[in-house]
Amino acid sequence: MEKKIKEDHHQEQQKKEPNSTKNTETTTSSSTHMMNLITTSDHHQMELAGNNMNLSSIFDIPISSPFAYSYFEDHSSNNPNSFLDLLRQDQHQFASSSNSSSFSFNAFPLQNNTNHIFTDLPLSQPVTTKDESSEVVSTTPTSPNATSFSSSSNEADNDNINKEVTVKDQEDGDQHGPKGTKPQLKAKKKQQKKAREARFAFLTKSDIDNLDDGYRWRKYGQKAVKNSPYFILLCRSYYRCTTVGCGVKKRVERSSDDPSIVMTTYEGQHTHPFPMTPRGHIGMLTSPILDHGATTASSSSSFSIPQPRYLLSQHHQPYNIMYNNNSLSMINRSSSSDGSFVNPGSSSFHGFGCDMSQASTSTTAAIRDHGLLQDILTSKIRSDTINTRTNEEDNKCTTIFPGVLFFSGRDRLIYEEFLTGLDN
DNA sequence: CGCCTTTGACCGGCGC
DNA sequence: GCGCCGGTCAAAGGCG
Repeated sequence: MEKKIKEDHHQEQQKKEPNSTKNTETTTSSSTHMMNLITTSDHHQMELAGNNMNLSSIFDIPISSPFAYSYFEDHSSNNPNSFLDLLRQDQHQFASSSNSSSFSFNAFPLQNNTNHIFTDLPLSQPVTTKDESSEVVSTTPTSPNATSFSSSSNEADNDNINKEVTVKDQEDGDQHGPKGTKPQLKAKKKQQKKAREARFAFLTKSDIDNLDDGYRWRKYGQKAVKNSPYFILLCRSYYRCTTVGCGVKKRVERSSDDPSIVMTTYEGQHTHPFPMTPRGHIGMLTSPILDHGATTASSSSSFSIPQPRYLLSQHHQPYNIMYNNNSLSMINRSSSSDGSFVNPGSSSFHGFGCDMSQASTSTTAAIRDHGLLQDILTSKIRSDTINTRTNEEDNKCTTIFPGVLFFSGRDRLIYEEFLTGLDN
């Protein structure tokens, strides 16, 4: 079987040899153009954005750059103090919603196999692959003043779609009158297709394909992906959330250019709170938010990022990320003199494809999904990053944000090679 | 026994 | 119309 696939693959490659492979274009190359590269120093200096700092300055990248995949590089092998190591220490996670207009981080469980689990960075934007381009629901904000890092809601998106189709239907009706049933049918089908849930994807460097994001998934399919320029046979796995009535899907595949990179694509929004099942481990969560009295109140200007939650926090430090009209700010609540914390722009927290406010309100205090940066930043990072500026000369920037890549010097080279490979 | 993965078959969309 | 491909179905089997 495998042999046959390999043969097929080989034949396919021979067929397509003159041209660049199709699938590579649809997946990886798209990610190439959408990735943003941000370096993180080996010392994990995190640039702390001041209240008046805009996103461009925070990330040292043009915010207008579109990016679909986010990616956390592993440094565990030779960089014991890597950002992700620190993340693992605290076992923080972060997550977000796929179709809300808010951005959030959420705590969630980390797999036991910590040697190879790397943090995933949720996206602020759906993936734009060839067959999914129609599903992109928002444009990347060109400035922090733009629609923030959120993607448009599906509702809005669907509204637009519906309008579009309605207009089309009307046109068809004008042209064909009662005879225009076929085009209408087509339009209807197109509408159905377009109305698919927005997708969000991110990259993870891991040798584990199916990262445990706390939700329960059932694999319902697997396909061989024949898109590697190096004749590497890759498989794409399809998962569905096992919760009844929840139609969230997850697609996992490895990058054809760098098999160590896992591309995970989520589609849809969970219709249920974060699972309390053993797999979710959520009961282990502590509730610093409660302790500090911070809330998960909704806000008009918050981020929305879809996705998975990894890295469960065991001892949360109050730390928040906020997005105001003109600035992104990280606030260290613990630095507050009286320990209190005011979050003027606190976001509504949407867990990985699920409105976590449900979970946090409907469940006991023992379960608290903060949806905050604190959930993924360790105290070390936090302390390091407070009032720390990036050493631009060393090219060791240090920011954390959805859709952003983290690299230290060595890893950045690897990453750049990776991108070069994709471009070629 | 229930849940999960595996895997070949099937279907629909799309490009040629 | 045909073939390719992505996505899904569903039967079979494994595992705890």
